[in-house]
Amino acid sequence: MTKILLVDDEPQMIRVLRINLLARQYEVVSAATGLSALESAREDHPDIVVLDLGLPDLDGVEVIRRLRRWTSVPVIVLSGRSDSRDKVNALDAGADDYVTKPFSVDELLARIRVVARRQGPPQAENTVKIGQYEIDLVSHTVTPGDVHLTRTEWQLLAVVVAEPGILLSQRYLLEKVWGPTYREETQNVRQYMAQLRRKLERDPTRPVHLITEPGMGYRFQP
Amino acid sequence: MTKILLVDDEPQMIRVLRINLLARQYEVVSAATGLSALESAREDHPDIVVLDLGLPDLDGVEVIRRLRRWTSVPVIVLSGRSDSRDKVNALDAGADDYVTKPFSVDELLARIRVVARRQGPPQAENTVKIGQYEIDLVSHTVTPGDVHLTRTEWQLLAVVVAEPGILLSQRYLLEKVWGPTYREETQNVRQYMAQLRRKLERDPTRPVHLITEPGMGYRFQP
DNA sequence: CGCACCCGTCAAGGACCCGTCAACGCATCT
DNA sequence: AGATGCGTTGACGGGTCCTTGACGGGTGCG
Repeated sequence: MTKILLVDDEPQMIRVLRINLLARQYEVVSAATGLSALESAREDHPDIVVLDLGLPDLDGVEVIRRLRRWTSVPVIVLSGRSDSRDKVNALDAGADDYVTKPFSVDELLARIRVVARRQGPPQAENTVKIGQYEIDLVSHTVTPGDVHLTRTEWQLLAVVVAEPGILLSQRYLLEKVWGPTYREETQNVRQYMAQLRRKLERDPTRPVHLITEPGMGYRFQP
Repeated sequence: MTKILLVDDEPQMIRVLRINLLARQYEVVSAATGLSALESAREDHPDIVVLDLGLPDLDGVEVIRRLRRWTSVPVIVLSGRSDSRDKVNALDAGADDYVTKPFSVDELLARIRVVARRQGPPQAENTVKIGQYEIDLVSHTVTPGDVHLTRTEWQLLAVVVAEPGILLSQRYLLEKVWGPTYREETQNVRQYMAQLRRKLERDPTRPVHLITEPGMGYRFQP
């Protein structure tokens, strides 16, 4: 779930945006001052920051600069000032987008979707999707949980999905999973690739994600 | 150097933007219609696309959709329409930013810097371009992926494109791909060169990139 | 004008690679 | 001790891809 940090000193603006975001399944935290915004960014680890530039304590651009010292979290700026110099200052300070008030909530939501889309689905680093299954490589769980993968199957799967789309030779897979001494035992790869397909592919005879490149190796297609 | 594709049907707009971008060390290509924009995106591989929505042939949003079928190149939309529904449509279709005309050139440049900054320094690619196809020799992938190359085809292609523009004798190719014992089997080269042409060249009977030098050998023309 | 040479194309045989099934050894648990 | 699950190894059938041969057209040269 994507977590959004709202920063604005007007409670009403926070309220409106919070309601709209919650309705769209975002998680929301908020701050009313620049300093509390920086603190919240450190502690809550938001995926996106929506920042009003008119804050009582710190200049909005200064907030962006301090954020950028340690994080690259996307920042969407809200501002009543439409002068191009203000926009350029904020964008060059590290903001990812600049929306002038008054603005349409739909537009802001669309721009939030843009940065969310760019980051990929949340926590995508650890999970991978094969057909109907969602596979978490760190907790070693498959949902729905009607399949069970053995240790070797997990290892092979982890190596394969680590580099999606690119070709992996059998020797590479053998070295990564079984160790350098097994470089010629290609049957192991065939055996376990077939098992992974039987367990994960919808039609194991016509694999869509675990693809064989004859004479070259295997490829994981997300 | 960051390459930018400008898409607008007004020559004057192209001119102004081109001058400003060139002055800031960007590389610039341009297109006046949606179809030519799509073609340029395929062939020139821009790092950023600046797209006016009011094109004579295709709807601008449709251009974004077609781009998104095969590339995630950042798209900054220019449009005279400021209605939030238009913005939402374009952004949800895959645009990364939406700037309404009239706009400040400084602002557009700042927004270009934002997406350029996000992409980081332009990455060195070990890919080669043949016609509409982009070929990655290390991951063994072709984009768009509607062609499939076999092992020998990959090997021959790798040897050929390794030395672009210079003449390669059949004996050289045979020794590199098939090994020193096959030095006289020139039919292999003919066979596979023809297959590569059939799969990669737009008109296999009139090859543009995989060129035959009668009596001497073959030459790869980028 | 005719021939020789080279290249592109098609077809067919065969080799190779991959997927599958089965058996065996080994460890763990009951 | 028996049972179960997993890893490993061998053998076999089928399909893909490589190889090889033959043929026709184009070009250059005599």
